[in-house]
Amino acid sequence: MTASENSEALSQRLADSGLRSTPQREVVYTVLLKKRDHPTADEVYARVKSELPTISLATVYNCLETLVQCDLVRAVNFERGPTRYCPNLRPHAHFHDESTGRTHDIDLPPTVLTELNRILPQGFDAKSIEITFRGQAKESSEHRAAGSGHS
Amino acid sequence: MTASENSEALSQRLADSGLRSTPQREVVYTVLLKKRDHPTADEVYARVKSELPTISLATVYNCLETLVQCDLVRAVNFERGPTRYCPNLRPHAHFHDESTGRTHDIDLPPTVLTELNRILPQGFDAKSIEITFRGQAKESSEHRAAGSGHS
DNA sequence: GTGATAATTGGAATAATTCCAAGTCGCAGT
DNA sequence: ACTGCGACTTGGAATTATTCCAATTATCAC
Ligand SMILES: [Mn+2]
Ligand SMILES: [Mn+2]
Ligand SMILES: [Zn+2]
Ligand SMILES: [Zn+2]
Repeated sequence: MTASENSEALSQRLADSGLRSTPQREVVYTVLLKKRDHPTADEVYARVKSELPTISLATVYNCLETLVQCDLVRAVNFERGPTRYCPNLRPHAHFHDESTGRTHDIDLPPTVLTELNRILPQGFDAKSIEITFRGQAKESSEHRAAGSGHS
Repeated sequence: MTASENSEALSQRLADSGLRSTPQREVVYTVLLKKRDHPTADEVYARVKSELPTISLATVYNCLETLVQCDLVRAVNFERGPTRYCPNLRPHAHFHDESTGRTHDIDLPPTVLTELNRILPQGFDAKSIEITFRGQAKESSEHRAAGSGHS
């Protein structure tokens, strides 16, 4: 998927929600797509500034919030750490590597999701399920994680 | 399990970690056991004050942290909301009811945990798994959740 | 172009938690 | 019982991530 195709998809999603496409929103989204390492708002801010030196942190927060509302990006939280942002739209869990601090995407087979819904007692209706692993990942796993796949 | 048995268990765990049993720690733990509704630190503070009017919020935070370290209590986070505390030691997921704001414990069958570990690629070693459902629960489910069971 | 509306901006405010330095308590050894 | 020492508690200051706000600036429809 080319850059202009992503840009197109963004404009479309924004328009669908009655929102405008702006340079700030474009660049924030582009930055998330370029390096999918679950950056924090601060990290996004730093990356975006090299392209839009006058953008404010408040705007980065606004843009990220907008992208989450449009379902183009997921907000991810570990404990009380700063919120991280993930443009991977496939159903996936997160593996938080305690030694490196890195976050890896773990694809979720549909069977797992249906099995999880089965453990809910009568009357519980889940709209979303979030799964977080915490532990260590071997070096070699750098390239084995599902993270960089393009849906 | 009687109150004094819980108190005994607490002293034991604390001693195991080279820590002392104090009135503050006792009452914080008792409060968590008495009403298992996943209270925040502030809520614990309010409940403890009726018994120990001079306790400080800092001490409540300290005690909660200690109980978590001793594995008598789990810290639970939803998004960026305040940390909640749960004395249920069985393996369980959390169901966050968006309309009531209430949190329900959902028992996790061991089979689900082993299946979840199976989806991890080579080289990923998970020390813990956290599962959070978000949605709505029917009134009737008030009494069907696993929450009040005693292990 | 002009006006209405949406978006951005810098800085102040907020909320939860942690930090810190001072006081207090509990206990081991005398 | 007394003393000393480390553990614990306390109030308030500091921290951190995020949100709020009021003022500007940009965008779109007409
Ligand atoms: Mn992290
Ligand atoms: Mn909640
Ligand atoms: Zn992700
Ligand atoms: Zn629980």
